[in-house]
Amino acid sequence: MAQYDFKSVEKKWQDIWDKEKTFECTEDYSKKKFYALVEFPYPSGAGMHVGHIKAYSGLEVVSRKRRLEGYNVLFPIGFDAFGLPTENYAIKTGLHPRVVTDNNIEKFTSQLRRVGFSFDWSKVVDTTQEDYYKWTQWIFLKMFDNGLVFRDKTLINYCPSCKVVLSNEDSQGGKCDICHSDIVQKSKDVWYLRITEYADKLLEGLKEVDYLPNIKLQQENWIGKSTGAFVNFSVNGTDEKLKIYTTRPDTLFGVTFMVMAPEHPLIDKYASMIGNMADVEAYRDMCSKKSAFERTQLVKDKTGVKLDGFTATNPVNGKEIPIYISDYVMMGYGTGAIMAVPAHDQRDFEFAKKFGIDIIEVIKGGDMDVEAYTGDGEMVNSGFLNGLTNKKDSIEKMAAYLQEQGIGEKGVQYKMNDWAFNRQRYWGEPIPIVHCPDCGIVPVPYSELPLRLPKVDNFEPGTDGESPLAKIDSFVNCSCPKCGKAAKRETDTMPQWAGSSWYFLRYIDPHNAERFADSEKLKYWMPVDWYNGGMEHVTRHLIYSRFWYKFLYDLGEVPVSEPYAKRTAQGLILGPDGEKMSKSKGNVIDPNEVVDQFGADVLRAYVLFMGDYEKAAPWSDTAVKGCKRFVDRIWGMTEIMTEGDSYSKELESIMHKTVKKVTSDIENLKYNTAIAALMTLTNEIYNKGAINKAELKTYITLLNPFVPHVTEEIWQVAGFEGMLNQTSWPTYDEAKCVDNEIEIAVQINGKVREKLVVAADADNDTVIAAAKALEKVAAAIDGMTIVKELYVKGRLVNIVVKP
RNA sequence: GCGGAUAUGGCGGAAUUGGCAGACGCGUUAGAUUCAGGUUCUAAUGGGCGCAAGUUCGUGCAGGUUCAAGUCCUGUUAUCCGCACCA
Repeated sequence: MAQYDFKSVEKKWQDIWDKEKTFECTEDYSKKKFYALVEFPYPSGAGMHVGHIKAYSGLEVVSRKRRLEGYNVLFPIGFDAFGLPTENYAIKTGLHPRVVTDNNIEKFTSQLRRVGFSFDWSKVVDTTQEDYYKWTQWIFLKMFDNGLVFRDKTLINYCPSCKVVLSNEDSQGGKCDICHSDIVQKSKDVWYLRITEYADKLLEGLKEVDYLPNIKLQQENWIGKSTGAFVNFSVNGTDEKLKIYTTRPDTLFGVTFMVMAPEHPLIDKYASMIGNMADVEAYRDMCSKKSAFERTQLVKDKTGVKLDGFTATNPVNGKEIPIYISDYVMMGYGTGAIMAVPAHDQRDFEFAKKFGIDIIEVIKGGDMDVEAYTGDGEMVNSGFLNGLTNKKDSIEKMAAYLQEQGIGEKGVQYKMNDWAFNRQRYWGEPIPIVHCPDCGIVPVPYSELPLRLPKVDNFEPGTDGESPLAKIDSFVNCSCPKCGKAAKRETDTMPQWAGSSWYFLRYIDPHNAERFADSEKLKYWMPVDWYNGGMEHVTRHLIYSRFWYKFLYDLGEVPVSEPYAKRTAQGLILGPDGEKMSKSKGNVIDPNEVVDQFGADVLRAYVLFMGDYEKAAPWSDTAVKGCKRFVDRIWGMTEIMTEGDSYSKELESIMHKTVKKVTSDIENLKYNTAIAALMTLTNEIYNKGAINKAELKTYITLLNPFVPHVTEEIWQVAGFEGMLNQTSWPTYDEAKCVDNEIEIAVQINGKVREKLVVAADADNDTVIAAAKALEKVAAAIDGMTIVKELYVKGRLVNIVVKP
């Protein structure tokens, strides 16, 4: 077989597509549209990873298929280029982050082009360009105007190594998301976005979108809605109320103590009343020094300090109860204080056991000597709730009572926290805020956007968590937009999540200087029809971007309430050793080398064929060769083509079946079985030894989304008109997909004993009679009693016999 | 600890949703082509027993439902991922 020269052929078609602007979408709004979105890459210095190729190949195939189906397709790409790795690399090498970013983007672009992705290259977006981040800042200011931005002095997660403040999301497990060193707690002024305001909308919106079920579930868990009640306990000897949040107000009669977070503000307010403030301080000190490891590993060992002379009263029975501080209660959730019901909460139970506090059972059914009982049961020791057996009833009754007595109210809490929205770094969007000694916090006027990131040589982080921008006097010093007096600019920048929270809107109209995107265009293109990306982004990025989008929707700036109609996620490509690819393990596969050795078509086919698209699968250097053979065999069709304008008898059925299978598999992320079916068809064609023009046309059209270069070349060699990517997707005839005659299995007592060829539409009796007439079957049932005989249409016959 | 997922040949993975387990590919073996290596082609390829026709065992493990179970039910083990004192 003639060898196929992939190097020149692939280059040739990439140049043609580029020159002809083949994959640019049109602004013809009468056409049906399809917006396919893939997560834009962070252009790191390491270049692309085969994982990127897999992530983009899925919707690449769908996009090419949609174009053949007559859709106006928007399949864009861009770069999420602000961020720490670039800045750190810049500091290390002395190059400016702008230069590093431009170099990396160039590298990524050439790599992406070599793979032949059908991106619309006229719509590339780069989050670090002024005309892009102008609108990131614009959205921030809109949020500011609408009360969604606030500043709060609070304990923050600070990474001493990166010298940055981190959100809870970025510092999970007490480790910095970027450098993995231990986080310390530090008090600082922080900018927040009030994402909790949108918690309910984000939850509700999930009902109307088509996300994979596990993606929805992860988002629900992340938002973490719980319903319960707020209850006010009076603090003895003061007018103060200690407010707590509980999901089980019905257990209020079982409260025997209360616990506050060590940082709870009431402690300082009433320090003079607390007899053992020294112990309290010592405990607080100990908590702040606890390492993340201790906190996570020693979960079971409760610690705490009882506050002397500081007690509360249980509002439902008037009993005086002690107050403790303990680090198992966190300031960040609920009100930072809890009512403890040791009989029915395991943490409270352990604490009570350790400190010798009373345990009062209020729900029957458990053993108070062993553990807390969290199940359902009859209410006891609970005054007016006694005798109720339904949890919902007792909660309702108690909630009504609290309301009536003015001591509490129903409430809702979310695990999701407000979004800490600043970083002390250079390579990010400047936050458009001015601090004026007279006017306070003043937003930069919209007319002054973009607030440019100053071009400087020294962008190393300041000491003590100050932003590098703080050292640049020409940036910091300004006049107040409101009163004109000397003022100082905010020097923190936005987190990396900012630019990626709305990029899909900019793709629609990337060069618009008047608006983030034209309203008419938004109306036509939104929502994104299909968004694919990594599983690791389905909580943070996906929630943040839905939040920004829903905010813009509430302002009337965008047309539909949810940005992404459908979301899927691809599985990782592991190294050949089955481990996650990483530079340190030396198991990284460079897509460039694969393209050099085998060609882009082979790489594309392999990343989709290697396994279930949604699951992780290890790379195999030898298995790639299978795809290389496949592509060569496709090319080999040029040597066995014959004339003919309709399918041959031998191939007719399999042609229709393959069209059907490939058509539906592509829609269901089953790229691996789609390619398997195409391989089977290829084998059939070679068995026959010839392929006529009609068959060839269908064959290469089906293959085109997967291996666009070789199929386009065959199209031309075979002398078809125009370009293959401008033809139409093949159709199939359902009637031609079914065979007239089928082979079925004949089972005796569930075991296959014979095969039988029958007419597809044969009835039960005919088939069973034919089965029984088979020599082997007749022998097996001879002298036996037939208990049961059945025919599953098109599948098998089973004859159940006994002696 | 909680939540989610997964478990099928030597390997990656299929299996019309309860109907012939192992599609497709890799690898391996034998043969052909070749000076040779590579490429390509043909055939075989889950394990056991058997020269063979066959036969038997087989989808992490133990039970169960069914004419029929990789698929459903009960229990159990292992691995991976996410969250982790959320009141």
